[in-house]
Amino acid sequence: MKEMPSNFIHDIIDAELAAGITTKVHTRYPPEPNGYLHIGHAKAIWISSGTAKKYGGMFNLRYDDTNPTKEDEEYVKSIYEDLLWLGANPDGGVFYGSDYFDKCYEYAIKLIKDGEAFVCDLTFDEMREYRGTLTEPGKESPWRNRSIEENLELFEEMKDGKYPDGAKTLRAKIDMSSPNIVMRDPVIYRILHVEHYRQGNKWCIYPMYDYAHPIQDAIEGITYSLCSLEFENNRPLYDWVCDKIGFDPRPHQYEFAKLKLEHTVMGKRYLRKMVETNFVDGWDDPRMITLCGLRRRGYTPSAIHDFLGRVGIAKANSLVEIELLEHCIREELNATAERRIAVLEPIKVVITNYPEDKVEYFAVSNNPNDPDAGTRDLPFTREIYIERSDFEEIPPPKFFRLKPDGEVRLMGAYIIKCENVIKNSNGEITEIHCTYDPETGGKNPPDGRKIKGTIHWVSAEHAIEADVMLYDNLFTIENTNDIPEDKTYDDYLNPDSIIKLTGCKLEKSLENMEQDVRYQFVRNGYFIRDSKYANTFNRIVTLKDGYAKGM
RNA sequence: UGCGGAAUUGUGUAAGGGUAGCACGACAGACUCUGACUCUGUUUGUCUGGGUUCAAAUCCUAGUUCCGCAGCCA
Repeated sequence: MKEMPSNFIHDIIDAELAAGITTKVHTRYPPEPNGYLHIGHAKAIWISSGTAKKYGGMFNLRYDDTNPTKEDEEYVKSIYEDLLWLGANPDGGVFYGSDYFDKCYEYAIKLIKDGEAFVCDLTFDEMREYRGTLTEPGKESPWRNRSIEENLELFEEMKDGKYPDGAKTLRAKIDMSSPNIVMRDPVIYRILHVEHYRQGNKWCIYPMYDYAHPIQDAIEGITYSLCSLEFENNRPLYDWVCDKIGFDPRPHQYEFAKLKLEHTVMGKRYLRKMVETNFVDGWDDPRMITLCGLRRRGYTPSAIHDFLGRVGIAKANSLVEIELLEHCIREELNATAERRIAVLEPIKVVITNYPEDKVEYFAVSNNPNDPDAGTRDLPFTREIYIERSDFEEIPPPKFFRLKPDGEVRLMGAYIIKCENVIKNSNGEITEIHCTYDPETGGKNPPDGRKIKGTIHWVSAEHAIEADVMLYDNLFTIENTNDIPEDKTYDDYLNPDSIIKLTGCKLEKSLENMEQDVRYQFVRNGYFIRDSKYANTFNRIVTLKDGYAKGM
């Protein structure tokens, strides 16, 4: 992974290092295992892991699994895989927030003993009422001044399962009139008689994020706890917990703006809904912005990192254009991916002056940008297929491809000239008859004439036929990041996001193409083999120019 | 009229008193065995009003707009 560019967080770290406030950089990525990672998460991972790497520090993965109602082992596994795929090796270790439940409980007792926390009997609705509003202060809970002994006893009873869900909470005793609502005696423990996917039924009380998170960070020796902007209001509580428990040294939280991408659905609930309703093929459907979806589509970790580096890190909310992401993968694949030919909408061309039983082989570069990629031999025969859109009977101005009486280069092979157009009774073109110039096989014409157009082709005899699925757009959503309340995702789906093409003609070498190998086809798109759809391909990048349609 | 953040070209991001830079996109041209790629060029920007200063995106001041916060979610 390339070292990440400097940003405002690094400015802070540099200053603290210089001032001796910090001596090491230890970061963490704390996902809740309740969904698959998407490109937005990749940014957070990259910021934390990249920052640690840049300063020679460590990076932890910690599953933030303090709410047993939402979490699942499936997600734990996928998160780990995606993290490794990204190259964000958790060299500081892999941890589970739930493994600190004993510690959290112990510290809660300390807080109670110090008079910093109390057991509250307010119901959910009462608590909301007592909390006040954005503009009015809250009221103190009537249970706020219980004795330490009573609080201790009640809290233990909560732990022992004497109370039903919601009957009591443990709250931090801070300030009900704080202008920051987060500080109005926040709940730090709730009762949840729910089995935890790792802890089983050991607990029926679970710590809240705001309370557990600083503890987890402190225990792991995290120095820079980097998170997204929406936690800015929670930072005072983070600091309060660290102060009251007395961690020294203690972690500090810094916030950055999340990644938002045009036309994409990032919300976990929408992604999950699309999976659960079988609207998509799974979390790794190539149209999904999930990391596994991007991976299946042909995105590479390096392209994603390149993208994140270009987007940068700041505190201003922003919406990044999708073109930038596409540029990054296009740039990489253009340099690295091997080309193969596929004719998506074939039309037959008969080379009338070419012998019927003759086969010639032309060596074609696997990657014009990389001589080391070598060549492969393409068979050339009397009958070939070209892209229907590479022929125009009535060509527009500056049309450089095949047209009546016109010449065009067959890539790697001969220059051919269109002599005749064969139509059926409906007036549809069924065949194009051409002649070839024998002097031009793989080389320029001896008379020096310039042929401007070059098109791709496959031998009819040697081609394999396949149906091709194009995921034209990664992004199934119109120009919005969040779906309004009264809409569902289907209201926003782009109907063109999947294009099914039947009867495409592919070059033979694609027949036994290995899984997970990327190919870039020669025309205007990059295609990958999709391991789930046998014999189909995904177009992962398309150019703006609607003119060039083949590959 | 609470609190916390933010505002630089179409988009994203730099510059922290001294020529507003870079990237993507768009447009124009060159090149080309694909019109792709590559190369060259072009346009557009400091939220607003005041102030300090030889000099302000940067400092001061007053506004404006946008985002987040009222889960026993994270």
